[in-house]
Formats: sequence, structure tokens, C-alpha cells
Amino acid sequence: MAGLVKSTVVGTRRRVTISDVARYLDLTKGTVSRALNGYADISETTRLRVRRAADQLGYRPLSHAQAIRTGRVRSIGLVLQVNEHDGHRPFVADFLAGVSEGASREDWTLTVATAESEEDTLRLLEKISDERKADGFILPRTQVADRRIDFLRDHGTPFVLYGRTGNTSGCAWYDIQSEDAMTDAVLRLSALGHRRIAFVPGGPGYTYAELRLDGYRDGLDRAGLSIDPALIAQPAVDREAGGLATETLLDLPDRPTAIVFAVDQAAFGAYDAARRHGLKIGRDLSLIAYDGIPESSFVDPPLSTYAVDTRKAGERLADLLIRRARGADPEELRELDKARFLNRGSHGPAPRGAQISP
Amino acid sequence: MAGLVKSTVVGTRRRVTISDVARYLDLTKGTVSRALNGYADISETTRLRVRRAADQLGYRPLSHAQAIRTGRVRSIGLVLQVNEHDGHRPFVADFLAGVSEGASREDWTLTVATAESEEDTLRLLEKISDERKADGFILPRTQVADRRIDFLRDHGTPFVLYGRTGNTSGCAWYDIQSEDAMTDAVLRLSALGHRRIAFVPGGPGYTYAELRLDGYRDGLDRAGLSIDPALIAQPAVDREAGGLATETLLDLPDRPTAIVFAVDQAAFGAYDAARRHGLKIGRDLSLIAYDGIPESSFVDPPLSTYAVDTRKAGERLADLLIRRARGADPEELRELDKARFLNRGSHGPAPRGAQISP
DNA sequence: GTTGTTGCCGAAACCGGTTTCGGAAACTCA
DNA sequence: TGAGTTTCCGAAACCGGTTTCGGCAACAAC
Repeated sequence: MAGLVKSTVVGTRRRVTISDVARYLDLTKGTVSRALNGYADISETTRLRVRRAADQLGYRPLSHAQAIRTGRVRSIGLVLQVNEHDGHRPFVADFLAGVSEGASREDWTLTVATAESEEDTLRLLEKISDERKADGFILPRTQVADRRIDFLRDHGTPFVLYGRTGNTSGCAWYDIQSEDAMTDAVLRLSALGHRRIAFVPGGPGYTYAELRLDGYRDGLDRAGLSIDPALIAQPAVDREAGGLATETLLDLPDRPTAIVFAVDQAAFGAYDAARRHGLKIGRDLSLIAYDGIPESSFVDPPLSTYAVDTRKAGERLADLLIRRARGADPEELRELDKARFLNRGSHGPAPRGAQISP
Repeated sequence: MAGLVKSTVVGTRRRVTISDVARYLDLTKGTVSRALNGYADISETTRLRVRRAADQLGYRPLSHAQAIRTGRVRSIGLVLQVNEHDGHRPFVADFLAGVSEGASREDWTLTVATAESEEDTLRLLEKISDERKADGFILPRTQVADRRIDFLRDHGTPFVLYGRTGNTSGCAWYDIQSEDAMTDAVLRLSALGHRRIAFVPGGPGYTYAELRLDGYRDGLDRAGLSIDPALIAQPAVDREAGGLATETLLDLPDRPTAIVFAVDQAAFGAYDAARRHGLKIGRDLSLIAYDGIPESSFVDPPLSTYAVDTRKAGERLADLLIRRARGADPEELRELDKARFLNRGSHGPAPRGAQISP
């Protein structure tokens, strides 16, 4: 039927509008619109007739024509800051897939922009929201003091955080309890006999970094181990910094037998450092990290780490944002998930000699 | 000034419309619109007055309100199929950054969707274009017989290919001359004394796979080497298949001393296979691949490969698509770039013993 | 048999822009 | 000075939907 209509117009095919449908059924376009949008004042008979005719004619409303009256374009905004350390780059595709899935489930789409700096990010948020290319935003990689939040809150634009933040009042968010993973890592190592367990924190400023450090401390506490400030290294989010942090730890008079890393990427540096020190990872030095990036399974021995279901995160965030944009109370739009431990070869029982502590 | 206007309205701030600007200047909204859009029948004085007032009042046109009349939403569509082998996942972020940059340069945005299958892709292309969420599409990973092309061509929707295809008549595209890279790889190896150079092709069906195979053949030809069908392995796009292909090649009575891989990911499998055969890569077995994915620098020895500037590709494609959507002739929207060789440790002179050919 | 209700749809305004058309004022030229 | 141009803006239609309002017909209640 749609094909028939199309074929009558040679060359550039004209799009089917709501008026075409109305004319076809001898109704007004207002009635067709109400029928299609489930208004109560349309009889079931008419609703069915309209729906069928719309299908047959291949009518699909223009989203921007709807938006002009409704004010909503049914689109999720996402501004990615790409100058960050690229430990999360491999996840971008998965994350997009998740968001896209969650969006299309409600018949929304996804508008993506990339920024080079924080200023750039803020500029884009304003522009996209002012031009109404999106109805709200997902904010990835939340920081403790996040200017995006202040801006959008003040701007009256809905948003959802991927990660908690300093002041979450009035904020909707989704997060993974990475602090629990860090605690779990310490407990596992402690159970394997490790007594000197070091920690290499993640990027300063980011909420996750604080939380994971807390989780590490909590783990020591629950394992009955005391906190040694010397065992908390400088933050590292890439291979090089991770290597340096490991070197520093290994140079300690009472060196650690295990290191917990806030991010996988930094843990890779420990492989380099261990090689230089002639230490075998998993035997002489135990490593547990966090993120579960693909490369973590390729190193030798494979890195024990906590994997995040990034795709699911995207899907949940999309769902939360749509509900937020529809007016739901942000306080009720909060979800917390767990990371999954990948038990691999980079950690093992504490070496005998090292257990002799002063 | 903008702040002043906003502050007069307590609570939900009203957006500044074109009528507000018109009223402020005692003009009609038609005049304001024409002034802002550079119509010739507006005096320079008025144009300036309007532009200034618009800035002061913080006026930003709603893109969907413009679209209803112009028919254009100023958005680039991108449908990513995520179930493919993930050798290209690391590049997604870069690619998006490029497209986003190219788009925002012309004040366009980017609409992204992900699909699980080819059917899904086609469905999304139709939906996004019918609802007019995008004015045209960038089609990544072109196949020899690409249904997306047929569909969009028939549908009358502008598009640009990332990669050439079987029948490019009427198509705009951007591509990297990866066939030249393959030729170059063979010539390099030949210059190092290699006489038996094998090839592991990429994913069948994709245009790049055909082209790279051609490039390999061309390289042999120019090096004065004959083509031995036994040296062309089964296609491989991931580590496992790459390992298998390498095994098969190494089991040949007259085994190759060098292997050229169409994709990096497959070349990683050769590291596994070489280990099993007790061969040292770069000495006993030379490897050159293509893609330049980040992991290629982490393997030992680092993989010699050809790097693609994915970000630039995205930027160029965005530019081409926008011009295409504005009505430019597709035949004139074609660009070809070169890959950059990363001369690393996975290849070297041919081993002496192996040079004795029958 | 009147008087509410209720169900259901038509008519028209409306959203915020763009584009067409026509005409007044200013300018040019004979 | 008058006719023809040109310049520049107002008025209004238009884009394709959504939403409000009012009223007719059918039905129920008294």
C-alpha cells in the first residue's frame, strides 16, 4: 500500500503527512493526532481505523514538527570529553550501544558531541540544550565538584549522572559500587596471607577515585590491618604513571607484597616495573585492579580485575534520563550496581619470605 | 543583559523567541529572520542591529522550529553495527570526535544509533531518516555489496561512505588507500630479503578486504615474486582466527618467513602461534599488519603496522556529508588518504636458512 | 418528555520559526 | 519633474504537527 502510494509520484516522493492520513479517512488532522497519541476522547473504533490507515500509508510523524508544540525532541544528549586518559576509550562503543538501546526502547534517539576541555563541554551543553537538540543529558565520569552539574541545574535542563558526586541532592544517578570492589580486593589478598597491601589511586578530582580509596581503607580495616600512608601511592591512570607508582612502592624498605590499582591501565605499568625488578607477577607480587578493559586479559599473567558492564550502565542511564525528562523525582532515580570479579593470574598467595614483618 | 532578562522571570525562565527580538527592535519576526540568515534584502544597518540585539537577549533559534520550514535539522546520522569483530572498537571514540568536530564546524550535530544486525541497521536508517532526526548518514565499514547504499539511494537520503564499494557511481566517499599499504609492506619485506611472504586477509564481504588482497598481490608482482595460493591464508579478523591461520602457514613444507596481516587484531594470533613453534617474531618470523590499534604497541616485540588517522577520517566524512546534503555533486565528493607506517620490531631481515628455496 | 451527562469529533488556535509577495520610500535618469 | 528602478521592510502564508474548546448526538435519569 505504501509502495502504491509512493509509485504514483514519480521522481521525488512526497512524504506522507498527518493531513494525508486525515484526508484519506475523512477526519481532521486534530482527530488523527489525538487518536495516534492515545487521547481518551477518541472512540476505540476510530483509534483502530486511524492506526491502520497510518500504517498502510506509511505515515511517520516528523519528530521536529512534534517538538515545536510539545517542546520535546525525544533525544538524549551526551557530551564526551575526549582529552581524558584513554583507559575508558574501549568502552565508548559499549556505552553507546547501551544508551542507544535504552533510548530506542522508548523511541528516543541519541545526540553525541565531543569536547576537548571542560569549557568546551559546558559550551556544548548550553548550545545543544538551547537549540533543543536534546531534552537532557547523561553526564559520564562525574567529578567531586562538577561544573556541568551546577550549570545544568541552574539551566533547568534534566540530567543523570554516571557516578555519584559530592552533593547529589536533586540529582539522579547510576553508579557501580567500585568501593566495594576495592574492599573485596583487599580482603581477598588478606585471605591469601598478604599483610602489606598497597594502593594506587585513580584520577584526582573524580568521585570514583575518592570512593575507591575509601573502599581500600575499609578493606584494610575489616582485614584487621593498619593503614600505612607509605603504601598509598601517587594517583595513576596510565601505564607510565602506574609504573612509576609501582617503582616507588617497590623501593620501600618494607615493600608491599600486593598492590591494588584503582584502574587497569595503571596496573599495566606494574608489569613493566616488576620485570625490571625481576619479580614474577602473581607469585612475587600480587596485583588486583579495576575496570576489566579488554587488554587486561592479554597481559601475562592475565590481570585479576573487576569488570564493569558498561553496556548495561548506558542502558540504565538512558532509562533514568528519559524518566527524569518526563518529570520523575530525581531522588527516586538512583541505581547502584556491582562489579564482577575476574579471578585471573595476577594475584596469589603471599610469598613466604615477605611475611616476616619487623 | 541576558542575565537581566532572565532574572525578571522568577522560577522557570522563558526562552527568548524570535518574536521577542522583533518586538524589542520594533521589527517583524520575518525581518529578524531574514537579517539573521543573511538575506540580501536587509540593509547592513538593520542586520547589525538585529545581530547585536539577538546576542544581547541571548536568542538562540530552536533547531526543530527551523527544521519545520527548511526541512533540515542540521544533523549527521551514524548507525554503528556493534556485533562486528571489535578490532575497531578502540577507534570509535576517535571517530566520533572527528565527526563531531567536522559537524560542529558547520553548526551541525551528530545523531548516533547502534544496531545488532544488518536488518536492524536498515530499520534504523529508515526510522531516523523518516522521522528526520538526521539529514543524511555516514556509512562506516563499507561492504562490496552494501544494502545500506541501495536502501538510502532508493530512499533519496544523502549519504557518504567510509570506504569505497563495488559500484560507487553516484556515491560520495572517503577512504584510506590501505591497498597501497599492503603493497608497501610486501616491498619492505622483499627488500629485507624475504621471498616467501604470506598474507592473511580480512573479513570477507568488506571492500577493504578485497582491496588489501589486491595490494598484497600487487606488491608481490612489483617485487618480482610469484603468487603462491598456499601463502594466502583463510581470512581472520580476530586473535584466534589469526593464530589458526598462522599455524596453517607455519605447517607448510616451505613455510613463509614473513606474514602480512590485513588487520592488527589477527596479527596478535601470530604471536601466540610463534610462541608455540618456538619462533622469535622479528627474527625468525616477520610480521606487518594494518590498523595501528593501541594494543599493537604493547605486544612484544611491538607490531609493525600502518596507522590510520581515524579522527581525521571522521572529520572529513562529516564535511563531505554536509556538502552532499546541501546538494553538491557526489562525484566531486571523494577523498583518498594514506596510512602511516609504524616501523617497529615485528619485522626484520629474512633468516639466512630460510632463503634456500628449492 | 424534558433535562442533564457523556462520548466523540470538528474547528481553529497555536508552536516558532522561514519564505513569499507586495508596496512605500528613496534613488536614478531623462 | 515625472517615470522607472532599486532598496528595504511589513504582512501574511506556510511548515506539520499538538492541544484547546465547543457543540452535536446519543444516552441516562427523573
